[in-house]
Amino acid sequence: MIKDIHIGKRILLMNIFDRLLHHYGQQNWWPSDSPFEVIIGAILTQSASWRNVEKAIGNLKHMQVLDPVSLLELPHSKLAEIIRPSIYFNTKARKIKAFCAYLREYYNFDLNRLLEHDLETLRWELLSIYGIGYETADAIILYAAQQPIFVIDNYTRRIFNRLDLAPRDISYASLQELFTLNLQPNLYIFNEYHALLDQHGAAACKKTPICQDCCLLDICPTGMRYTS
DNA sequence: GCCCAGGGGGCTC
DNA sequence: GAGCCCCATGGG
Repeated sequence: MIKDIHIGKRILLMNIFDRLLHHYGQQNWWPSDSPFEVIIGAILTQSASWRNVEKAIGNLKHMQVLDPVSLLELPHSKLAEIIRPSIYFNTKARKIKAFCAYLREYYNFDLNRLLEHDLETLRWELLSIYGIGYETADAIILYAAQQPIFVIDNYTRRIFNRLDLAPRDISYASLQELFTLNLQPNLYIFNEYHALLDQHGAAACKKTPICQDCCLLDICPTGMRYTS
């Protein structure tokens, strides 16, 4: 269906968005109590299931250390133990400390001053911090700073490849351009679109253990037509 | 037992 | 800049 209609990419992208929204409903991301929690969650969720991240964040809250000052004061081994459920805990403990150290050095722990930067400056700064790559930086910009940037993840790449709208090995920047060149920057749309793609990717994956087969037409709950 | 989650760094070529 | 490997929990 999607592939047969010769319409503008903007309409195509909005068609996909509407189908996902209609099927899954509003996602209201990012689940958190504060922008700082969004950032810690964004680091912890790198290649980890959100269920496990929730446990790690729950541990941080229980220990009353979910703030940059406390996290910096914690010994590495202690922090790693607290976030253990989120996998790669030693690496992520180092990443969390790197972010908090950056906040202390350049902003005297004032997160708002960092997040208030214009989008390009903020992205450049975030990418300079150890442990923050394109996806994590963009998730922080969108969900913590509330600035409209489109977040790409592996689900997005996989779904748009199955829709025959992007090659399987498309770069982060190229796939991001598909959205940013064809959609007006809109906080609500960008927020929900990424969350819905994630929801769809996760839901599809639960239907079959083999992700390569998860988005075929006959099992796609949204009615989107896939090409392979 | 096997697969894979809301990735990124470091290294090699 | 592409292609690897490493990190290393827990649920289905």
